[in-house]
Amino acid sequence: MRCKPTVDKPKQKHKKGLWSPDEDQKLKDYIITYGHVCWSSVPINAGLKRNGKSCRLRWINYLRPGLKRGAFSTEEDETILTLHSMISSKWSRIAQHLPGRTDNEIKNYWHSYLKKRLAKKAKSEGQSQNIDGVSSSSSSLKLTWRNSSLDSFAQTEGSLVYTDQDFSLVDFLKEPRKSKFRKVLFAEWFSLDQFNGQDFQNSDLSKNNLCYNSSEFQDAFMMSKGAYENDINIQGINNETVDDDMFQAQLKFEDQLSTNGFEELLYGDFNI
DNA sequence: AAGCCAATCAACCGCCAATAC
DNA sequence: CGTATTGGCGGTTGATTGGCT
Repeated sequence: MRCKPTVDKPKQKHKKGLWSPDEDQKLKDYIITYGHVCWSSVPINAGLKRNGKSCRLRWINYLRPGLKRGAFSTEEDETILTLHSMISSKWSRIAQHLPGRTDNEIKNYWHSYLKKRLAKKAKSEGQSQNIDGVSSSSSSLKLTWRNSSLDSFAQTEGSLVYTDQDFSLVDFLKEPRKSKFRKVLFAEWFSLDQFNGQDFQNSDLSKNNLCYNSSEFQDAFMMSKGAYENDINIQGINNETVDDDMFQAQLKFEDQLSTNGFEELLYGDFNI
């Protein structure tokens, strides 16, 4: 975990509080150019008076391309509610099934809106409970997969069969997934199409000799995809039905990229 | 217009697991 | 094997915003 010896690392007072546009720009520029092999070295090299954790958080929750901004859709609401009923407040796990949303965003949304909505619903169901005698706890586990996010959850989070009688999350909660998928630095922002095409390979972006050129991207993608498939195979799931949907969901961000300023970021920074 | 309150959201804090030394 | 360090996560805080009186 350690990036380099810290014996000579100067102890400096780290800045706290809101990030300025200038700090954002510095962090963005640095990570776009060099990536983030070691977060603790990012602020030093980027000329920021922040700690590595703060930089990481700012990048993940705000600056990272591919993030969705704005209101949650009904389908996203449904996904969060269902996943929360199954795995509770494992926000990072839930976020994996909502491309473009961060765990922090989902967590905030839960506390500010969904929790209250659920409480309201539980209250009204509590009244009807007296009539039909069904407990709210069991009814909350009667799951129906009504969208693709939940389909992928059912497929990728293990070979569990969610039924009223056979609902066990013990292994699931006990053993966090060791998938390498999330370690891929930039692959999650792009579909493979963008890196298969001549356009990218001929672009100034690739000529700039950045640390993530087309082939490296694909290598990283294929490696992590392989790792992911291994995970799935171990758990006895037919990966033919899993990988494509899962990876499409995780990687297809073109529609978001065009609306969140990433194009501007890319083209602006690299003068394409 | 001013004050109050609740909602929202960015960021921090503390803990833990993984890993390097 | 023990210790130090890092990255990641979930809980919490505090500043800001918007609505209401």
